[in-house]
Amino acid sequence: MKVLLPDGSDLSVHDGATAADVAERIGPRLAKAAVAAKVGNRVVDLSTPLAEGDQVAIITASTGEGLDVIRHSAAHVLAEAATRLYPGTKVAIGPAIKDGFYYDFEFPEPVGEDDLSRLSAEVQSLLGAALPFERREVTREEALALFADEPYKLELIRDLPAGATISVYQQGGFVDLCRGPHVPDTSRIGAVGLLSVAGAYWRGDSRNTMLTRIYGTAFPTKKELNEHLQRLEMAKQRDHRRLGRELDLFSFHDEGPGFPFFHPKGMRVINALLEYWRKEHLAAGYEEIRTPLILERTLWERSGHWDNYKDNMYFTVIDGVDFAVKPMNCPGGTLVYKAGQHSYRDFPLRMAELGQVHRHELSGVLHGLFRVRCFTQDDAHIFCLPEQVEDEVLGVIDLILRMYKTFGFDRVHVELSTRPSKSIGSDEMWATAESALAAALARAGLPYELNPGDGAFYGPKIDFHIEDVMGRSWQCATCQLDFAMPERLDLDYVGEDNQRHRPVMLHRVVLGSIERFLGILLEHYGGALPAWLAPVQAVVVPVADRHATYAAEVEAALGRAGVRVEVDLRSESVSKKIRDGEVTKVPYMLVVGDREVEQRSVSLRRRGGRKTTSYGLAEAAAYLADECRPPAVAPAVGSGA
RNA sequence: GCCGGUGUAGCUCAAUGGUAGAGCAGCUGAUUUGUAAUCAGCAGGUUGGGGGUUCAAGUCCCUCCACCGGCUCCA
Repeated sequence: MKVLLPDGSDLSVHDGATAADVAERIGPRLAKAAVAAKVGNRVVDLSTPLAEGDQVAIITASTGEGLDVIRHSAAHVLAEAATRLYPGTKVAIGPAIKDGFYYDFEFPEPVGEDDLSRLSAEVQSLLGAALPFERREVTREEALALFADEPYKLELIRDLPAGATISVYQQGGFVDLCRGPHVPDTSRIGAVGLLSVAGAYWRGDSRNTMLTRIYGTAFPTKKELNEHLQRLEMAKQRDHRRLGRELDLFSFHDEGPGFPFFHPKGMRVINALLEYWRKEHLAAGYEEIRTPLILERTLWERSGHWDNYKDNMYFTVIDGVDFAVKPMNCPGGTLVYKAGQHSYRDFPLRMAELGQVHRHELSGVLHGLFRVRCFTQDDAHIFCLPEQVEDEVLGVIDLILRMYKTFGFDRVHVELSTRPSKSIGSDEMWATAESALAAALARAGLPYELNPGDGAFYGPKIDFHIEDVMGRSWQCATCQLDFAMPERLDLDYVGEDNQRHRPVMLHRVVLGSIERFLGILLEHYGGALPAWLAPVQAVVVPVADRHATYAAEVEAALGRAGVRVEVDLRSESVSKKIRDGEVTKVPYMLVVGDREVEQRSVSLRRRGGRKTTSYGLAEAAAYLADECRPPAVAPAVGSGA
C-alpha cells in the first residue's frame, strides 16, 4: 500500500505497516528520533497501523508536538514512580503543559519538596528500564472495573460522552486512563527534571479536594534540560521583586500586605513613565481628571458594584454613613460628567484618570507588583455618540499599539469578546457595538481571536496581550463598550434634535496597572531600564578627591540639561564605583581625572560597555540630554478636547 | 481562602536541643586610586509575634502573621 508524506511524495509500505515502519523506511536517524506520528490531523502512537492513502508525518521530540508527547509520557512515569513510592496514592490527571508537565495526586501522607529527589531517582530508574507504553481500548464497563480504586479516574470516565473511545496506556506496572499518544517506551522520553510541589484543587474548584501537584519538565536531551533549568535561573535573577529591592525602587511590609511602598528611585521611574503617558494622552485629545478614593455606598449600589463586586471592596463609616473605597474609577468619572450639561457638540469627550483603586484580593494570590491590593489604573472614559464609537475605538487601538511599541512590545495578541448569555441591553445595541469593535479592528489591520460570549454583561470588549522578552504573555490594555453605566447613573446629552439622549461610554486602559506595568518592564529589561526611565541616568566618577570640584561642575551641567545625575564621592577605587554603577544598572558613567579636568572633558562609559569615549563637557551634556529624552509622542489630534 | 514550603543582622546565608556566626552593605580610619570589589577596625539580633514542652529552644509542639511555589493548559 501507499502512504503520503508531508513533502507530497508517496511511499510504498507493506500492508499493515505502522507509523514506526514508515519512519524506519525514511531513515534510521528519523526512526530513532521519532516519538509519535501524525496521521491526517491526528497525533497518534508510532505503533498505529496505517491504511492505504494515509497522510503520515513523523513527529520528533524536537518539535512542539513531540515535546508534548515526551512530557505527557514523562507525567505517566512520574505517576508510576509516585504510586510505587507511596502505596495508596490516588492519581488524578497529568497533562503536558507549556514548558513541561504536571501530575496531580492524592497522597496518603504529606509530600513536599524534600520528596522530589526520591521521586526523581525512581523516575530515572524507570526511564532506564525502557518500559514499553502499550495502548489498549476498553469498554466503559472494563474501564470502570480497571479503575475501581481510583475515584478521580472513575469520575473522568463517567464524564466521558457515550460512545467515546476509552483507551488506557500501560507502562511497567502502571495503567492510566489516557487518550495518548505516547512514546514507544520510557527510554525515549529523554531527560526529565522534577521542579516543584504545589497544591491544586481537583478540577480547579475550591469546593473540591486539595490534591498535591508535582511539576516537572522533559526534554529530548540532558543538554536541553540543563539549558531550560538555566533559563529558569535567569528568570529568577530578573524577578522584579528582587530587582525592586536591589535597585531600591519599592518595598513591601507586614503592615500592608499587598500594598506597595515606592521609594524615591521608584517614583522617579513612575514619574518618567507618567510624564510620557500624559504627553501621549494630551496629543490624543484626552483631558485628565481626578476623583476621590472614598465615595458613598449608595453610589456603588446604583452603579452595580455593590451587587457584583462587594466581596472585593473595602468599606468604612463616616459620620454614621457607609462609604466604600473605590475598586474602579468609572462611577467617580460619571459624577464629573454629570457636573455639567453636555451637548452632542462636545463629543467625543475623553476623560483620563490615573486613578488609584483598592481591591481586596485573596491573601494567597498576592505576588509582588503583579498582583496587589492597591494600584493605579491609567483609566479613561470616552463619552460619545453611537456613530462615533468606531473612530474612537480605532483611536484607542492606535494609542495602545503606539505606546507598546515604545517599550519594544511589538508582538501584541488581540481578543474580541462578545455578548455573554447574561447581559443587558437590546439586540440592536449589541449588534452595533460588536460590529463597531470588529470594524475598528479591521480598519487597524489587526488580526484577533474571537471569544464568543466572553464580554462583560454591559458590553463587548477588546483585550490586548503583550509578550515580553522571555516570551511570557501579559494582559494589559482593554477597551470596552459600556451601555450599563450611562443608564444606571442616568447620563445624558442634548442632541441635534434638542432631545435628551444616552451617551455611549467607552472604558479603556492602556498600561493597565501602573504598578504591574512597572513590574513587567523591570523583568522585560532585566532591570536595565532605557535611559529615559532609569532612576539614575548618569553617575560622575571622580578619580581622586582633587577632582571633586570639577565633578560637581559636570554634575551641575548635566543637571541643567535635564539629566538625573549623581556624583560618587566615596573614597573608593574607580573600579569599585564602576562596578556599583553597573550593578545598579546606571546607563551612563562619566569618569573625570587629571586629563579631563585639564581638557574640561569627560570619559563616557555606557552601561555594559567596554569602550569609553571622550567628550567635551558641553558636548557631553547635550549628548546625554538627547540620549535621556523621553520618546517622541504622536502629533496632536485636531478635534476632541 | 485552600495545599505545600520558608521566616536568623539592611541583603545572601551558617549554627547535634547546650555561649547566635560569616560575606556583602553600614559606620570610623587609613589609602587618592583611570573603567566590574583597596585595606583595617567598629557597630549591628527579644532568631516574624504569642503560647507551650524541657534543667536548657533559633532548633521540638500549638497558634497567629508575613513571604515563596501553586490552585481546570482538563483522560
